Amino acid sequence: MATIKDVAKHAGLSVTTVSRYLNHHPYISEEKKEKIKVAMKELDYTPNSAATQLRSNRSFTIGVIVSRITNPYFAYLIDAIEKEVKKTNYHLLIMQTYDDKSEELRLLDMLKQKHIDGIIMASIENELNVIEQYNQYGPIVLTGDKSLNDSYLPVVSTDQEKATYNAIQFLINKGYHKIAYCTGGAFDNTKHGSSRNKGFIKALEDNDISVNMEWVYKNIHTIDDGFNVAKNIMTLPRESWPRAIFSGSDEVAAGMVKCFLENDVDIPKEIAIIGYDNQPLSEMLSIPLTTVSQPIEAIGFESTNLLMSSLNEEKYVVNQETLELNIIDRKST
Amino acid sequence: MATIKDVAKHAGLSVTTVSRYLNHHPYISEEKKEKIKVAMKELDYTPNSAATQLRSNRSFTIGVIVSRITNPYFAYLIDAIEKEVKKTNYHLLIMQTYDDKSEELRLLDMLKQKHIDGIIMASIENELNVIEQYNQYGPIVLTGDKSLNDSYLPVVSTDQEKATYNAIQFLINKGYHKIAYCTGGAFDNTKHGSSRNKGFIKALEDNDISVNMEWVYKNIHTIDDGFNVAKNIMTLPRESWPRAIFSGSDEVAAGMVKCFLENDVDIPKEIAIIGYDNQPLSEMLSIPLTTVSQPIEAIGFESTNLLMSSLNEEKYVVNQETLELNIIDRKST
DNA sequence: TTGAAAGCGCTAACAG
DNA sequence: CTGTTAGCGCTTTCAA
Repeated sequence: MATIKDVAKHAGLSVTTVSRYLNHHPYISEEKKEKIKVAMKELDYTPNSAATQLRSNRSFTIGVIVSRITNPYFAYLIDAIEKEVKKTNYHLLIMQTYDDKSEELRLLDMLKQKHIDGIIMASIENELNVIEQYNQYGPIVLTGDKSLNDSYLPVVSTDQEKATYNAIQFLINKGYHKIAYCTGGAFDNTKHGSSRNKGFIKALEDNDISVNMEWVYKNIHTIDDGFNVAKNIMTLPRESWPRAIFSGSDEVAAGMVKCFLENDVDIPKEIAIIGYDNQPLSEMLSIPLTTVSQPIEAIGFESTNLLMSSLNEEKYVVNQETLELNIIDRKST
Repeated sequence: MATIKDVAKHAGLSVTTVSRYLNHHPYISEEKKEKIKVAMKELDYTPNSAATQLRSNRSFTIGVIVSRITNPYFAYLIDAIEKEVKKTNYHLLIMQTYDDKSEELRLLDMLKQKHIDGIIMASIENELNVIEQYNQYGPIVLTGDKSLNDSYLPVVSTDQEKATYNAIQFLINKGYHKIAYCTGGAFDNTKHGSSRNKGFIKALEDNDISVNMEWVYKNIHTIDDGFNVAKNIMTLPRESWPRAIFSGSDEVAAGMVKCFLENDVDIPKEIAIIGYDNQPLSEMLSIPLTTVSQPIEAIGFESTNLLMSSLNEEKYVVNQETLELNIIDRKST
């Protein structure tokens, strides 16, 4: 492979001048520019990115951490981020944690190794103070619920508590008072992500309904999980069934729809279901899903621009108005 | 940031010894190993990846090129690849072309820049001879249809022609003789990916059925595209309707199912539909989809191992038996 | 407007 | 078993 030295020799110039050309410096005569261009072409020259990185101490790569790419929420978020990144001279490195804390740390280490210049965290496994440690190695943008605002790191946040509150209130307004609840996490306050739990509890309280722990399902993520929750509900005596189910994702909701329909349970007459994320599949189900839509495009846009500004040491103010969550009212409620 | 020099000084040793420790060389006394470990800890040392890359001429990163990550086929393929890559000391760089030829070249250029050591091409936009040019900069593994075997590059291939042939024959066996056909590409022989077209045509020929070009739809990719195809079919006089539709992806099929059901067309009584890919959504639809399943896990496994062997200059024989496509018979046919 | 030369942090002969 | 030293390809003073 040709190096900058070869190009310089071929053009009868110094490496400095060639380097200047590469970096669009001013003060090069048109004549030499032309010579360099020709030499590069003839030698089929491409700069070695490792050398550039080492010398300039920048990789022009940013990382995005997600838990898993097969989750459409993340796939579409990455897509939105990538579209923004493409407008710059940066590359995007996609990193999956598979919900694993130590894997997340391994990825944060890439910041320390100068492998990447900055990170967007679309999912978060470790405690905030652990992640904040890594800020010294490069800018980190957090993405998620409003509760992340506790951190001094820049955040693109949505109000999951309010959205969940609204979703539950929506069910109650429709006359459903016995409401089951599925969460991807635990049902306590220790974790970020408990915001949805708070919204759920608050909405019930405000309507003088007490939480029935028998109807609270934890660590529910997949279609299969949803299927099993539905199966579990059907083992309850009929009078102990909830009248509606809030599920933390459309996949979970889809699994429930499947199970209930297979057992001739009428949705929403016998049991109503509300999903989360407004994934493409949600409107394709036998019973199109009522669901909470997330502003994925906006999250991607804002987080990328926020990170880019940090990288360029500029100020950036997140446009909060674009980050609202809405209920999409379809047939399942 | 601490460098290897700092560590050496701190431990009272030479950089060589520290470098040896880093690279798990033999012949270091336990005593010094311990000293180095301590020094690294105290200085919070992490090797600079750019320097390692520059010196060793390896980035320990491989790239995978897909057209778009939001397509579940690719998302699951990436997932399968990543699971294999994780077992090695390589990173995975995911790259999207958005079906753009020049974007694909930009990504192949990263091989030239030594940004990545090798590439798995899960989607292919450019002509094979163009891609082969890049093989001089690092190993490239092709993924896709058997027709890729024309290339001298290593290939993990499935027999799309046979699978399509089987799918059409399956429809014919069920008594559907008037068959419409949706393809993501054009309906000619110039492109790779025409294999499915060949399978379609051959199956009809073998059953003495002639191709009706009125029922051939080109450049059909998305749910919306599928919806529009169905809408188009419904504008035909009833006697010119096809009795079944082969669609190039489950998303397209899903769009058609949606449109037909909204218009009270009975599936499969009035019109049958077969999808492709066996995506999670295919069994969740109102009418669970008959579809052709692709061996995604196996494709990911084989392509990663094939690339890794090239990288290590070892021989690897693809296990062809795991790469079969099957028809999943559900309710839409 | 141009060039010489000193490294960026690390690895790998080579020499002990 | 350990250390000296010469670069990998590029950018950036500094001097002309």
